[in-house]
Amino acid sequence: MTDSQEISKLEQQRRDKLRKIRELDIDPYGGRFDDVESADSVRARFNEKEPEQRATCAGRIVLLRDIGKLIFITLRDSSGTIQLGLSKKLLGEQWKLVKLLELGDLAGAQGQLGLTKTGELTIWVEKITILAKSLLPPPEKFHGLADIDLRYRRRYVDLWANPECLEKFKKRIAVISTIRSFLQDRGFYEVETPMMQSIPGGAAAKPFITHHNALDIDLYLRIAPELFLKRLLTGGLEKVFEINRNFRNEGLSPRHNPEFTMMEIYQAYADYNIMMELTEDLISQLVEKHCDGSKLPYGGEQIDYSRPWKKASYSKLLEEYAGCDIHDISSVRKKAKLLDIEEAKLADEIVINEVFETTVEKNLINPTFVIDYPARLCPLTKKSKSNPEYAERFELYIGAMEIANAYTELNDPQVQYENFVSQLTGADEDENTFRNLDEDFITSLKYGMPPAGGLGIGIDRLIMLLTNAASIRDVILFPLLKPEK
RNA sequence: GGGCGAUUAGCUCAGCCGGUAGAGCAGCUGAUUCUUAAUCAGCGGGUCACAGGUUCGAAUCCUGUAUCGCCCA
Repeated sequence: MTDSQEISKLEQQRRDKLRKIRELDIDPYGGRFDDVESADSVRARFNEKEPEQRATCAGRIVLLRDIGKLIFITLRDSSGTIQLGLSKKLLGEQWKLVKLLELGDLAGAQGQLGLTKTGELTIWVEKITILAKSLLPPPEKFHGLADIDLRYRRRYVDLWANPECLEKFKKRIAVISTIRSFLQDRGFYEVETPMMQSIPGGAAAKPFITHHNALDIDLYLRIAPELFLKRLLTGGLEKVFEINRNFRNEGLSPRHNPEFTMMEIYQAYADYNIMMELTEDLISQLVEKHCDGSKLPYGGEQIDYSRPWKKASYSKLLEEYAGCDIHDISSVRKKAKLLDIEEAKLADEIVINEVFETTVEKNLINPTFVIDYPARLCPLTKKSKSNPEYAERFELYIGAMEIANAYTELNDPQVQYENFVSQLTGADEDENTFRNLDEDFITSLKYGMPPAGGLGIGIDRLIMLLTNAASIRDVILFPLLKPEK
């Protein structure tokens, strides 16, 4: 027999059961099912000493133990699991349906709560309802779904077949919710800005292109919300943030998904130091609230989130890990060659940054604010007043990943215009990134944008750290995959 | 793009030096009213990713292709 015939055999057996359920005059796909309580809530309120406690639960049948005239079912919902005890004696006519239930089916049950001899909380079911017949066999009950590709492709199975998968996403949901209330408590407005932009700006990255038919124009999926959020500063919203998707037309890796969730924050009258404090406050609060202790495992490492976090200058780190002086461009280019970076066509500052990324980043395990960025790398950032070679910018690294990026925002339209133009005329054309001059943004600056601090945090990567996930695909519900043939 | 590894039953995996395919789970039949990955007895289920090659003989060795993963760029 071929695979497809084998599949249809198991499916056929399930279809036969579906038919038998219909023959009992029962709808195998259920309908409205009232008064459902989550498994964990039932567990939490159950009191051994109190008689006459009842519960109604619904979920997927993940385990089934048939002892003859008594069947135990483990039902899983998003909160956890609860055991159903189904006895022939109690269920009478419904026993025919019970015998047709199998792993993977969705069921609802109502009955008395009690403990078994072994102390397991159990709903002794008086009324059983099938809510959906499962026609496909579930994954192996102990190992779950192990095929990594299948887990991503069939997240709808992964989520209940591998409980740690659901745990990661529940944590993601909770963390993002904490971030929102943290910012709302500080008076930030949450806003939404365009995902489709005619000029993709605010970052150096290749965009996705799409087309608007009625206007007959190409549009770009945004690579960053930055330029629109700053327009809102000009518009008078002093504190804004957005948590939403960015799209970058780049390769996939354990740390890169073409669409990813970015949070950007802008605060008028602030600067990058205030953003640094805010970042440390926010992430510390997330660790405190959602994790166990301030030292968290990540991969083979242990990351220490104890405050205060380290601050290190860009050039000193370059010296320490690459062994070259940022002012001696020939030594940096020499190092680049050693690292197999094709530096010849790249502008100095790009080469410096490539060397930095390959040598320094992997060493930044504990939270580290990298400061004193070369100003030429930062076209949207104010220069340092004390040393104009530097920009008022930091990047936060944790677990060898870039987690946050923040500036004292440039609000001088003249300087901004010049920075844009000099970028357009070349620097990193060979990096093949898209550049275009957003004149309307310059116009907005001309009206007067308040001085401000701006901050971006890569939410997916932050969640990776907090959930000890090795791949960004483990924290994105439906990561981009090659289409199945 | 380069290197390494994987692909065997619906799922999770064994299969050594080449001798013609195995287990557990799930499925089917039967037993079983306190199980916890229930247990016990029996049964069915395979084009060993695909295409070539070597060989008397290939899941196993060789080449290529595809898909997936990991590392590097």
